[in-house]
Amino acid sequence: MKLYNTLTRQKEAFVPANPSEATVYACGPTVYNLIHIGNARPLCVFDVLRRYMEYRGQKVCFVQNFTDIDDKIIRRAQEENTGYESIAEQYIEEYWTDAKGLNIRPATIHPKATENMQEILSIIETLAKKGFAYAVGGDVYFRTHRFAEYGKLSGQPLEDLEAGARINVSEQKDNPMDFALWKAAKPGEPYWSSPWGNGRPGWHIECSAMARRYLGETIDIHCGGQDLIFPHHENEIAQSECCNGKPFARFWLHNGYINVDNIKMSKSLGNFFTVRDVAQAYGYEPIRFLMISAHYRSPINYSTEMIEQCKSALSRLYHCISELDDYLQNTRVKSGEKDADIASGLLKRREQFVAAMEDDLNTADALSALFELTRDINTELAASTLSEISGTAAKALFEELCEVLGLLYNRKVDTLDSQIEALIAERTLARQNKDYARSDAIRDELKAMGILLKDTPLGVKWYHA
RNA sequence: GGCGCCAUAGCCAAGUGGUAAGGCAGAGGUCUGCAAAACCUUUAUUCCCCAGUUCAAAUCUGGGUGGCGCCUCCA
Repeated sequence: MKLYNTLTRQKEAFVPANPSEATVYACGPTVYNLIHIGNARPLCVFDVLRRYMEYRGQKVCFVQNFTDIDDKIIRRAQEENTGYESIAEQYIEEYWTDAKGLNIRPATIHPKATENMQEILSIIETLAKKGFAYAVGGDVYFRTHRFAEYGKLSGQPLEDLEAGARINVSEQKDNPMDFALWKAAKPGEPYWSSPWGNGRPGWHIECSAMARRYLGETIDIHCGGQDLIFPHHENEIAQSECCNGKPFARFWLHNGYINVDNIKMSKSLGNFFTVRDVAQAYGYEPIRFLMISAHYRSPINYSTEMIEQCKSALSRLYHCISELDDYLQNTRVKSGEKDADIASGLLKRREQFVAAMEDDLNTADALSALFELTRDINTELAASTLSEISGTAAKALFEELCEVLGLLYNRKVDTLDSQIEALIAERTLARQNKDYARSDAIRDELKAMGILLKDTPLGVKWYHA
């Protein structure tokens, strides 16, 4: 499997350092607000990465943290006149709601920053001992100039970064590019005790600490959004490598942005859409579909039109599997002449899918394999050439590929409430009486309620919109 | 100022040297209630522009044009 490594700026064959288990660390959310569409992208694409690695037989230890102590959380808590814990707790709950809706599998471990203070402090202490960190007035900073390789991930030598630095030069720091490992608590702020006084960890150190504690000093893959390359990931590398004296992550994977009107979605610009809002209008699954419809590194321009297109595309997949299910329930033909042909056709689709995924997780191409499989199945269904054997094999492959992409997870076969059943019955009667005005009116009414109807020779069928 | 990305049909989007996948929308057909839904077929002589390399370029090279991102919290 080839993956594009931001560190080397090229695709490389990925093999875990320890083949018996790959270690993956994904930067998780800072829990101070509902997640937006931009946040959903890494969740979806790296969930697919993990699913695919496991699909090809690779055991994976997947760690995704919660940043549950941070300036933004504290500010939010102050605004709402509550403790940081309750803000964090609340938005972790909200996170689970959205993650579940998007069919994101829970990570192997979901550590929280506040549960890892010992590890954090231990790293800072080591850095201080080795001369990479210095304390000023209760803050502790990382001395970037001591790390010769600083800038290797972002491709920015320290001098160039300094030339363009827009940060307000901190009174306290020795150098503008130095960053905080530990921040002294101001009055009223939550704090943990440390050798430098009461305070809280800087953002970057949390990830270094949790990655080391749960995955070891060198991890296979570290992933996140492109906007984390600098400074977050650059700083993680500096801390971890100076502390441990070993490479931090072998592969760095970064997903592209979600844009609105071609401009990056961001809180500060106010051009963001929460996952919750979009899900309420269109459902969660079209969001996931959108994320995998393009290659994970290319930008996606979000719009309601795009989401609607995704929804339509999904319904094609749902319809196919639903028809196949019905067919298999009714067919009595065990095997058929075309079984061998169909089997080899299925094999081809799987190879097509796998080849796409092997090439730096090309989900767009993988998806096209799934759609071609859909067309194959539809064609066989129309010709009634599927036997129980070939139909079952087709269904198994279809579901297998959907599972890797994490799609089609809303195949509920629930029952209708009696009011809707009554309307459907009334419409059937109206149709028998050729009262098409009435039957069409009922059909529109049901559509508005989220129920789609389809008249077939065997009677009316219904689907969830 | 430094670093980097992108430009393919009405809308999305793969393809990175061998003659344009897939989805949405549109068109034709099948079925049907000259319906909806669904299915099948079909839709770019051409890949921002110019020059070059090559038997061969959307794909490589050089030069333009246009758009975006990072260098500050951000997925």
